Amino acid sequence: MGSRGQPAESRAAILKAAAREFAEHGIAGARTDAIAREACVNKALLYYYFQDKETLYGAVLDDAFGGLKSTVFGVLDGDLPPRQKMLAYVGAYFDFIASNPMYPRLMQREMMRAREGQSQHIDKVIKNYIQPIFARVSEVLRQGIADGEFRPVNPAHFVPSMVAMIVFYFSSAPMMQKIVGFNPLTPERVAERRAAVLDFISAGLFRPSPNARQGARS
Amino acid sequence: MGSRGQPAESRAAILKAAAREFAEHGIAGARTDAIAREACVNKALLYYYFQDKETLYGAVLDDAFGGLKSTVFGVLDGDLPPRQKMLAYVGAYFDFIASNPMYPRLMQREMMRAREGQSQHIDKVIKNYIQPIFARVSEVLRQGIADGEFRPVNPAHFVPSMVAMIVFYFSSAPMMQKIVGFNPLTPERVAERRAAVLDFISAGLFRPSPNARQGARS
DNA sequence: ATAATCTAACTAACTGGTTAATTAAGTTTC
DNA sequence: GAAACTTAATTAACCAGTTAGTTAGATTAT
Repeated sequence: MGSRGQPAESRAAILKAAAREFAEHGIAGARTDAIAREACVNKALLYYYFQDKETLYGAVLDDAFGGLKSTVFGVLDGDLPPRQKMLAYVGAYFDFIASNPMYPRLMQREMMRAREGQSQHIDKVIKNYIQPIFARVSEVLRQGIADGEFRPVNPAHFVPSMVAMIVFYFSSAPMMQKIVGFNPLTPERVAERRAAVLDFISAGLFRPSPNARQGARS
Repeated sequence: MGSRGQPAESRAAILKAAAREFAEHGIAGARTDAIAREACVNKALLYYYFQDKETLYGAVLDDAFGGLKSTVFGVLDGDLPPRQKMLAYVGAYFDFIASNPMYPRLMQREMMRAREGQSQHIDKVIKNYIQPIFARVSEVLRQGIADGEFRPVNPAHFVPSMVAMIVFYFSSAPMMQKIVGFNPLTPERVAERRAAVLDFISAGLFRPSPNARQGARS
């Protein structure tokens, strides 16, 4: 005992376990004992690295939304034309959400806490991560519309629709599994979903070329 | 003091207050004192009518999902042709969700609790409400596909997509308000959303008539 | 080189506040 | 008198956060 593991590893283990616990039970339902147990660490170590439960939750959110932001900005800052950029953005968003089963629930929960005074982190999350993404995507939409490539959609409706298609599928996956009887999270199903989402975005956003129109999946 | 209100009214007041509290904070974050206070009732009365917090939560779920089921079955049991029936179903679903700000959050939360052993109510909710709706909608889809009116969509993907478009918009409304700066829940915005959802469903589900194709909204 | 010291990393055990739930003894209205 | 409540006190559990340490290994002093 004593200073066995690297401190960075312990901190990371705590963050990972906390993400799991918060995603599964929400901040009120999360148990610090459970986090410590899953991180194979004493509970007091949580308070050694993080001030309190709220601070730990904030660190988890920074981790998750920070990852999302840098992922999609990798695409949004590229110089693709609007069509390709939107498809690449949706694909990157989808892949990020699909890459970690914690993220959709974590984000879904935080979005539901956006009421006044419900979350002390929501303003930070919006200002640092969500608002910049939204602004950048809206700009791409505006440019595509100006170029005549996109239909004149309203970003305030279109952007949350895209997020809904992606996030809801994963956050409701456990329930869907009970309803339809198979696992919606197998690689095949996820790939299917990805194609369906991209197809929908295309159909709903791109001005149809005079000759062709691709079929609907979903 | 005494037996002032009708018992049915007190019970209903408790259920309504509980729905609010559970929707806002989740079952773990909900406070029984807060429920009693908001229902203008003594806390002991909660336990007079309901065994415990879990039972009360179960009653709230029965109330909400039961209302949804009878609403949409009013449409699904009618004898409209597939196209009209699907549009009427989506419209009824949308209107029900839009009618009460508690429902989207309540349902969203319950869907996220569908993990093994997380909720003792989920199996009942799925069996009594969601599964029957899903089965009936899938049947309509199958019929429309057989008739050649619908594209050959996969219900296991298409149904959750419809739900996502409806529920996510409302459950993330508080956050959207902070991002876009206006209230997404004004009657005008809600009507806009309703039209956008119906348009998307149409575009994604109906086989395009050879001559016309309506424009995209949202 | 090696003993003494320091410090970051970590733990076991406890504490105190919160909260669900119970109970007992009433009050009011039909 | 019975159903529909209230008041208020209480219990038991739970759980976030604290305290008072222990340990391993690096640093310094000799």
